[in-house]
Amino acid sequence: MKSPTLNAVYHLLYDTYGPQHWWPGETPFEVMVGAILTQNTAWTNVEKAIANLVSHNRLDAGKIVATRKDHVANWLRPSGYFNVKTERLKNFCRWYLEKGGFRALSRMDTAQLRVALLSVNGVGPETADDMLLYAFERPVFVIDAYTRRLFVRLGLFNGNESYDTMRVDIESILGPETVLFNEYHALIVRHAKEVCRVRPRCGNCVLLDCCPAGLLS
DNA sequence: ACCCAGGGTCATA
DNA sequence: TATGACCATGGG
Repeated sequence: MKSPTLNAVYHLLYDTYGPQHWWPGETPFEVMVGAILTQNTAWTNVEKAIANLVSHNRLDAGKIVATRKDHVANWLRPSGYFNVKTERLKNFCRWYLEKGGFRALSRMDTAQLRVALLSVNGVGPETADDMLLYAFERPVFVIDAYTRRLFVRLGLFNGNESYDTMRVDIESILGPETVLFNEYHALIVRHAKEVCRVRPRCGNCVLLDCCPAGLLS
């Protein structure tokens, strides 16, 4: 690992932005639904879809499984890819019920649970890890597009590493700290949304490298 | 009008 | 294994 270290980056982000209070969602199930709906999608759009589910009293695995596809698709419409996401959400809910729900799943160890989540069509590595970290509170480091971009720009990775290579490397360096992983990922996302005040969208800012307020993209 | 957004699957070489 | 097509809405 080159400088700055993972810990230094974390503290810089935390000192700049403070605690982020993630994941946005009232229950573990809502967190998991959000993880699927936010695939390659802005969170503001996901909020609308979840609000639709709530307003129709359908934020429930059994109800989602029992509801006609075209109805679910209409509620998911604002989150984009609504036909794909309807299939994925129904797949996930069917699996979730088969496995006995959250309490039953919570009894699995992290490695088993990760494999089980990945067996659901529509749940890939990042979605599974969002669920593991933010719904099941397991010490799993989420690698999303922002994380990869930031760590590559910082020189910590080449950019050709696999998802799991990056995840395991970072996990072994930081140690199995759920609360730290939670805040770190949230801070990376928060930071990515900040606009560079010097040259917006320049794409070259890395932490304090370019922007006076410590904002980089 | 264009670009991007808290990815994943499937078909093809 | 490694690309590419595809999915689709909403905000800047």
